[in-house]
Amino acid sequence: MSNVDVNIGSAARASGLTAKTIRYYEDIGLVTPKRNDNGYRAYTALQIDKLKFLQRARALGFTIVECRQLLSLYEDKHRASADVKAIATDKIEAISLKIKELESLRDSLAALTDDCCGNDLPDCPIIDCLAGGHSAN
Amino acid sequence: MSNVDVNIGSAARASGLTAKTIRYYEDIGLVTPKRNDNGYRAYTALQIDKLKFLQRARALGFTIVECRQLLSLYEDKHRASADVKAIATDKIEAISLKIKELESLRDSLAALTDDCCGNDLPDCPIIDCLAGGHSAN
DNA sequence: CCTTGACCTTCCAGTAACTGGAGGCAATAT
DNA sequence: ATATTGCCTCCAGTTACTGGAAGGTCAAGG
Repeated sequence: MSNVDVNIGSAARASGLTAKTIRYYEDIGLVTPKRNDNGYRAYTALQIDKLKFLQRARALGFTIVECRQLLSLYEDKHRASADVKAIATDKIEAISLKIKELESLRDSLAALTDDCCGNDLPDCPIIDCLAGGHSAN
Repeated sequence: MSNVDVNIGSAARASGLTAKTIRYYEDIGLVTPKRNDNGYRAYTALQIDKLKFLQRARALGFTIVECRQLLSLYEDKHRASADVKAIATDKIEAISLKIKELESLRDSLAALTDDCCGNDLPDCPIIDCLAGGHSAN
């Protein structure tokens, strides 16, 4: 039964997470392994799957809170796919909003750098803009 | 001379920052006002300008470290505009990279939600994908 | 048997940039 | 005189880890 359990190092290699991160996930109650007599963590195959699941979800930009929701849906045989889809759709909207903000930021900065000749003279429209249009000193 | 100095509340209103944030900026050595006899912070007009400068630079997505650099360039009469432009250009590249990452994330999620019919059945391609292609339970 | 090196443990601190709140003076308005 | 702001400091929390110190454990080689 438990002869397939693995140490945290193997769990890390199998999941693509670091041992540090896996311990952190235990701290916050995401995946809690049992312990061997020597105190070492022992991860079951199912727990490794959960760690992989978390690795993928985090890589997709889900927060820990969202991962917790997704993980409980993952474990729920009676989940409705609509519940999962709702989380993902919300995430897509949040990401799109963030992209728009960053694009706006980038455009503002690009407009400034376009105006700045970037030579060794102190006159700089970027600084002038940040200073609100009036001289720095 | 000092009759134009203002309290932190006025400084906050003038700069668009909160009093909390202004105190924080003092903690990290960005803008250090002198104190009145009662211990209240007293900001000069020049310091208000610096706070406004910081507000604008932060709104443009510069980090505190970058703001520190920009502020020292702001105060340097002999700065080369090329130095300022270099910081801004680096920032544009970093923002563009972040945008690309987010777009890639969003596309991955969108592909998943497109495949998910979002009904009250437990079959969910999003979960399946996060689980690495094999069933959850 | 002993040592070496890899692996594991816990705990503490730090990251970025604030934000919220408690407890307590100071200034102002009624 | 009192009530209401406004200001002060200090502590803790946020996100999701990461680094490091100090020390126990395990397997292999000499």
